[in-house]
Amino acid sequence: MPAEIPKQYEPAAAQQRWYAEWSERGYFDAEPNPDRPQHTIVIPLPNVTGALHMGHALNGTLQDLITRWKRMQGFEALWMPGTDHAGIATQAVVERRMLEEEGLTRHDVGREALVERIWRWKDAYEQRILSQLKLIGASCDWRRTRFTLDEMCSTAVRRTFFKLFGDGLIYRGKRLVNWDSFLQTAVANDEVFYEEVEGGFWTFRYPVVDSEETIGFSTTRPETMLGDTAVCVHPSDERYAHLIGRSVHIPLVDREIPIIADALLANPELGTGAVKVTPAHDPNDYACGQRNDLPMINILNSDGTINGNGGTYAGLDRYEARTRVVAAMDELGLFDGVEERAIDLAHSDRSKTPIEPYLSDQWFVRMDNLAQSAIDAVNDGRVTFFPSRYSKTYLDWLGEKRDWCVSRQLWWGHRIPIWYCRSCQAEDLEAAFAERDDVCWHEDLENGGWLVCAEMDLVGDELGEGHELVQDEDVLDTWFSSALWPHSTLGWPEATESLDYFYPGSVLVTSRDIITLWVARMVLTGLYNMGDIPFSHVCVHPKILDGFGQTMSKSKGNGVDPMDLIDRYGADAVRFTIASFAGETQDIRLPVGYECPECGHVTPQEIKHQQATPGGGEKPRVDCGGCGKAWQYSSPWYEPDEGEQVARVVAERFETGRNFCNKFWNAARFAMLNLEGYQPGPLQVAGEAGGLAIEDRWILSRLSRTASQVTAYLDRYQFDQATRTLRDFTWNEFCDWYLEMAKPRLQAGESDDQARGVAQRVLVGVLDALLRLLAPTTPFITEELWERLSEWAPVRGLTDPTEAAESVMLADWVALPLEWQDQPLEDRFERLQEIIVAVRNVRSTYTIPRSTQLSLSVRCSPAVAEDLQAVAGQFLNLSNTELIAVGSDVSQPDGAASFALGEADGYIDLEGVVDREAERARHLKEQAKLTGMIAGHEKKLANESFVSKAPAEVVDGVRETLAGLKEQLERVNDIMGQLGDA
RNA sequence: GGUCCCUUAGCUCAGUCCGGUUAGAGCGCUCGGUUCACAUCCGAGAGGUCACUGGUUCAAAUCCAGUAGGGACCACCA
Repeated sequence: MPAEIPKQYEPAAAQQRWYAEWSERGYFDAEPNPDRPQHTIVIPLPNVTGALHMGHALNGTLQDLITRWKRMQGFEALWMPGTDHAGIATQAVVERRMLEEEGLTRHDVGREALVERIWRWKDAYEQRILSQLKLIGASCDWRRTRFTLDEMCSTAVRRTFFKLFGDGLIYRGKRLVNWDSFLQTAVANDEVFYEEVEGGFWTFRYPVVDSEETIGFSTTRPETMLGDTAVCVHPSDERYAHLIGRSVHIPLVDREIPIIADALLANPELGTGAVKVTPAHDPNDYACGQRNDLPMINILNSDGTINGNGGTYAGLDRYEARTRVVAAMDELGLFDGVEERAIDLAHSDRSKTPIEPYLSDQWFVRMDNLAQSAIDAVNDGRVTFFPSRYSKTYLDWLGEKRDWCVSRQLWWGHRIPIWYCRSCQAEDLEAAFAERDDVCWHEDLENGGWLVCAEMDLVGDELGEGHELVQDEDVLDTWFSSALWPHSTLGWPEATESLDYFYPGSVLVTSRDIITLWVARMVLTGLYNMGDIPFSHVCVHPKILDGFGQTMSKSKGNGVDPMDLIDRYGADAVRFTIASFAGETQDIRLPVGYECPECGHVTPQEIKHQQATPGGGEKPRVDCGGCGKAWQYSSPWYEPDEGEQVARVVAERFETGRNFCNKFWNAARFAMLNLEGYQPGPLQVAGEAGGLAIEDRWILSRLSRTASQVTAYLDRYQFDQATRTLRDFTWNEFCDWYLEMAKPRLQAGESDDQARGVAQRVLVGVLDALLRLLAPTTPFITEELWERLSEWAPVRGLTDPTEAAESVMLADWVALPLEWQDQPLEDRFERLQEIIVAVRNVRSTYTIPRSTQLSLSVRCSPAVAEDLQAVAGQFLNLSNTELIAVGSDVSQPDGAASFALGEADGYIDLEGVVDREAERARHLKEQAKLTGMIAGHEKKLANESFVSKAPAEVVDGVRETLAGLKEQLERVNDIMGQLGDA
């Protein structure tokens, strides 16, 4: 006797048990298998800087869903896991901690020690984030877990850089970076914040060479005059037309610079219309300098003081220099005043000091051909975006073909495999490396000497006495290594079996913000290294926002922790809910609330909660809408007091998933409580001869349709539709109708063994299919039920019963005969449902308790009558109503409640109970509605141009509908007539 | 500044690509229910000028143009 099934599903126990079981049995592992097609997904590698957030949970759920589904479809499905070293973010986190906890900067500990610390950090966080992924059920092949800095990935990075260098696609160039002169480091754009500071808008003049004229210009940073290399006016500005091509003199540094025309830089409406150009210290000026081939003069040292190019100002702090420059110009009579002005100034998020645009040496990858190859891959359909509109983002960005700056001034990352040799000659290199195919070199045209690129580290004295090789200090952009992810993780450049089998991948699942940074670069490096695209589909899913439409983040205090949700609702519920979010829109709003630690009530979060700070006084609290108590809550601005119970952030929308799981659990439980004596056997679905009841054939028709639809939706990555379809079938059709209708047969006991056996076989078959359809979305509960069902019904199946697979993960995906989809049957069934609903409606209207049996007569056509008689028992079963008369000659009894449907009128004898006025009111309302609709349709048909221009089938459709409506109205009128006048 | 997206019931969203019966769901709300699967449940019900303006069309939530509000990405902010 199989174990008794508990009334409630216990997610925590099932999750723990099954995840361990699956891993041990190796179900997640994928191996090259020539007998099967392959399906490959590589994970959008999470950073090792933090914990799993909602974005990861969504992203991971979808990839797992697809992987599990493909596995069931017979694919050798690989989901490749791993993490990203996330250069800037990780180094910044570790540096910040070091500074806060020990007061140390990276210069204090040195490169090696800092990198060592970051590795330790990485080990801890990698573990954390991967184990969180496991908690949501991720079926990754963990044996293959990669990290962008591990040996395999590093080898790929080296080879790629070497190849690019050898192909002449790597070059050294100048670029303006955001320079933090306090920390003496470059900072990324997203580490820059803007803050208004009081500043000035100074106006000066430069004397025009060989002329009495001067030309006026304004600036917010007078000290940059030391680095000016041009003055620029708009080409159409008549005031200055005669000066274009002449020169001005910068008295401060005694230099002559040209007056140029550039429509993009100069704005005649602003200031004097002329502008000074400092290419080395301003992004726009830099661009202008590039366009006009201007020299670039760097005037700053890395600590923010003026360097030798600043002449007499050398050594001064830039702000001191600013004052002196203004004074000097004033003395020369070239200062025309200053206007005080608030300046929106870039600041470093780390040191909170102003950023200086700073010209520095960087490495670039030439993008023209690489970008074009990636553009072609999308244009010719080798790579397809779902939804398709995102291909525009991709194509537009690649179309700019901007060269990719791949160097970063950091210590955490892949060190650039370039060595400089200042002293050696071509012969020295030839002598040392001619035999090696992993070393190549170019002359360093800019600085003299040679640039040597090598796949393996070179040692300093490799060239022999007197020639030193010095490696570049910088590391590569994080995206350089993640761009290789789809092939580096499979072993490239080694020609591994896995690479051969699993590449190219199938689908990349990601959110839209990294389409350019990551997706585009994977495509182009894939094409460059592998000669093939990395994946054929890109599935772009929505972003999850809070209830106010803001992105969720820790720094806003609106982030929901997926681990909390799993705790509270179960992993399947979270997955199911998340999947139901994932449609084709851009954003999903997820209102959050604070969960009362005592009564569990969830109080909606308001903006004031997000923004509240203690302000020196008591910590803010949220009043529980349930028990009224006030609790502290987690906030980005402060820590709750020690020992306080804290209201955590949760999202009630996940109840949808939990309720669904509960419903499904109980449906399965019911089935299993009724499987005693189950015997497997094939079902003959088509025709009436198979011994199947109408509800059996109906549910099988619906099941077949549901399976087709779900498959079609998943094929298009429409997870929301697939989930909805499954929910509707399970709840509204299987539970609400089928199970209820099967009850009499299932509970018939010995008396009707044959009918009971058929019902059991259908029930088992549908449940089995449903478990399989739901398994990719809710793997734990389905596995738990699969095991239990196998105890009752080890051999099962709708057409050809066989031994059930030992795990639902190994079962085949559901594909049922399309012939089972029987539209006329479904229509007939729908008619029965309508009548039953109408009866329930009457019962509800008169508040007649369920225990009171009603009598129903139905006036209808002989065909409908036949159907009704076939299920007469169901009226008793579903609504405690006896069907006493049915047919075309049935007439309305006196004192009856009645209803009129499209093809049937129903009368329920309520002598003594019926309220004639209430009946009249109900029917009047119905009458008015019908009359209105009839009028609408008649108007349409009366419209000459509708009848002549609309397609014939549309016109016919309207005629048909109109006829039906008229018939129904007639019935309502009949009923009202018989009600008599009040 | 460029690009993309959103605005439908109190809330969160389907439906819009491909125009055509009476615009749907979940939650919430109202009424009624301890029927031996499930109160995380069952039954019934109320609730919508489909953001606004104009256009195309026999016909517009759906197509086009514009307006307003919101969001995202990219570029930029002498």
